[in-house]
Amino acid sequence: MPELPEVEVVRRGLEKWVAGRTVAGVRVGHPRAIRRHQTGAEDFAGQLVGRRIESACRRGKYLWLPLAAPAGAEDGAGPGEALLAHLGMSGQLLMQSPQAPAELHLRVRLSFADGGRELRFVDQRTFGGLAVEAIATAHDGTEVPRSITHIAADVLEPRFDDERFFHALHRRRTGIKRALLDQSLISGVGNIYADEALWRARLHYARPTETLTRREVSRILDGVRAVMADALAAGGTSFDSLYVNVNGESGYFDRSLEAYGRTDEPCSRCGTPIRREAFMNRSSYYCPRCQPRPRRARW
DNA sequence: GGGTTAACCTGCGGGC
DNA sequence: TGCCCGCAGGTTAACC
Repeated sequence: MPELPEVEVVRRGLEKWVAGRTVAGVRVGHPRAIRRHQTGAEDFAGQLVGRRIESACRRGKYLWLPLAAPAGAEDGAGPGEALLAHLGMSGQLLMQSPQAPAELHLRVRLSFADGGRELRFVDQRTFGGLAVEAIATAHDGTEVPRSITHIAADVLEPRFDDERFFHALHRRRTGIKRALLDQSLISGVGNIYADEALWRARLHYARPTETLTRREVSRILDGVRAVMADALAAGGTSFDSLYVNVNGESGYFDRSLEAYGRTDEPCSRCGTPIRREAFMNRSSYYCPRCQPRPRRARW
């Protein structure tokens, strides 16, 4: 499932393959894929055709491609617009030859004026999507697409403030895993890397956030940063063909997971079987010895 | 207003 | 063989 490292792999691919190119055509194959673009498919295409993509940006699990001002408009007149993308759980952004046969779950395709590889949004479960949005200023002063101004900085951003995160956790009345999955507190962390970071920090997922010490929060952030850096170096995590980079290739970090998906396998630190528990309509994996359940637990 | 839950969606695997 | 059910999970609307 695409979390920050997987999305960053895709961003790097897009930066290489689409920056500087001008959109020539847009085909929307499934309206749900652009449901966040509230003015519909025709307007979506109209706002993209003829626009040059400037670069590829990311915050947490969101990607966006800033667009140069339309031909005839005065450059730098406003904050501009961007093509925003979220991969959801099964979304892929692929660079494909225009002649390549359509993928089974092809939802949107963008062709370019140079006639080279086109950009395809493929999404089996249609939880992801694309939209053209105005750029706005987030609470921390960062320029991002309008609908994601509530998304917090991710741990790979220099502006992520560890001390502010510690205080935010102390204001909350919830469990640490819920907090790690809350994209308005810390972005980019999903179910897999939350479990991996907590395993590295030796903390149980139901630990009440207001009881965490500075040292423990520091261990969690170290865990998040380390697991994401390792996953990025491995090209991301994939369990099947659902997550791939822009060339359709899978990462191999799933071989390095210590907790996630390893029910009944021995913990690599202490040998205790990893446990799986239902949590928020999904699963949590942890070592019951290294990550003992707190006396007071918050789910 | 903060915390929590359910719904959205498709494919796959296990059980019967 | 084929049907049904549970599971995978990021985000958000709706609820408490």
